Amino acid sequence: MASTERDPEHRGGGDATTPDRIRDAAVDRFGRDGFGAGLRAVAADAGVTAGLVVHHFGSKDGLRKACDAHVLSIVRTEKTKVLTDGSALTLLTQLAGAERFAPTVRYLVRSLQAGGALAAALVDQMIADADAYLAAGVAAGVVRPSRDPAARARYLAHQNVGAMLLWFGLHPPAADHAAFREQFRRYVDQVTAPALELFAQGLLVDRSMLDDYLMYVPDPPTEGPAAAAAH
Amino acid sequence: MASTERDPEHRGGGDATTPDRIRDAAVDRFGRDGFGAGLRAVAADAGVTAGLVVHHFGSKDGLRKACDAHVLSIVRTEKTKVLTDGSALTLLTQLAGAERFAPTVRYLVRSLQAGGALAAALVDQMIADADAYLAAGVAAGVVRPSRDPAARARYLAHQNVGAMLLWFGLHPPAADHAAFREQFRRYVDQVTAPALELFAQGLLVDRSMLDDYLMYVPDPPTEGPAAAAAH
DNA sequence: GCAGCGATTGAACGAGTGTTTAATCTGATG
DNA sequence: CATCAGATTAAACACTCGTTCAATCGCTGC
Repeated sequence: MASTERDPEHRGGGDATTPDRIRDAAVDRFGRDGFGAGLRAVAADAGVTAGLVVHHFGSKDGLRKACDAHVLSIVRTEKTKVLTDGSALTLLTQLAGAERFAPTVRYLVRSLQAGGALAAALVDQMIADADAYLAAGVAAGVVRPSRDPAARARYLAHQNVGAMLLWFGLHPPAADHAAFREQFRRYVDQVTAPALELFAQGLLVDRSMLDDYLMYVPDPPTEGPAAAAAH
Repeated sequence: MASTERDPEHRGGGDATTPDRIRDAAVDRFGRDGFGAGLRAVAADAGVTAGLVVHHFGSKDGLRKACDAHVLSIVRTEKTKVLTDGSALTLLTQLAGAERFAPTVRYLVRSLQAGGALAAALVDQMIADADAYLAAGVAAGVVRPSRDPAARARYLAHQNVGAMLLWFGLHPPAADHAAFREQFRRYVDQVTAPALELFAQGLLVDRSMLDDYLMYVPDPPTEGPAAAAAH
């Protein structure tokens, strides 16, 4: 109220429509305080009242679905723009580096933490991206082939995303975007070296543990070319 | 109310005192529904009223602290009893296999997901355990030495715990203990083979990526014997 | 100018929360 | 038996939540 944003035409960057302003405020607020944040807080951030929020979005759940759709479209759009390795996790890292995408990434982290449809969609996409990226690496001769490529892609995606969620749960950043971006960068810094070391040299000196386990659980994962329908 | 547990002396397994019964009910309810569960729900599970809960524990936060202390003492007690590799994560897997510890493990998962003091303590303990276990493996010649053993232990603990949290967020089990234990077992089954494969053979065919990164970030992690005070 | 219509507000509602309080029940102690 | 302390309950309180509703504001078309 005290800042210079009363005139909707002269705001710093936006003649955004009111529903868009509410949605952006909701992404920001939900990302910072979690989905337990109240409608009145979101409304206050957008400079409106709680009644107007449900007038435009029907209910709190409708607002959240609009947020989900919006951030998912951002992810999909930016993925085609930015050339990365195709991994959605790498994309997240890229996005978190850009100032204006900090609320989006924060909302994504919150959403992955809470579970739900958006989280499942994101994780599925990350798994598919990792699978394709690893397969390309195998074809190029830089990644070792796996006994079960799908399981490996799933494993790596779950580990990467999950560790990030745990990290943010243990070290919650302050409310401002800069603190979140710094925390994200700190996490990447801390994780990169051990991850690369593990990827480069493994952990065990021989395969005896793996072979013992594979003997104990002898099922091959149906890696034949025509047996992929067993699901 | 309708079951045969009115007489506090003839219950199946317990002349437990009333605060203990309330605490156990809280562990169960918080583990299943999260810490947003209401005091009245906990009280109903214990067969008492909400007022009595705050009479014994002061407040909801006091109740939660009592739950934290209780499950932490269980973890510490069982760790000395069960001989595992010392990893708290392995202990979790063992505990989740025992019927009567299912609520405890479920509460631990919830607590790790929510963050807070108990989560930090658990993760710190897991990191310390992993560090010791890996060091012993290195000394025994079965684990490859690391450029930064502390960072590797932290990395592995975060990845393991985080992936488990993400898994339970994406595939929430039903309310009963059996469903939770089955979900836990399913996760372990799915994760073991790819993890062992990665540990045994790594992911990359050569060390060029790692060496490139280490050249780009040339700081050695102060692995000298007397330079550990830089924190 | 004026009817109409969506945007917007402020107040209210009902259900939920954690907590407080007065009253009752229970059992041991004098 | 009388008394006292703790356990226990039911009701009330103050608060927040999402949602609803009637009223007002501001603009557009006739």
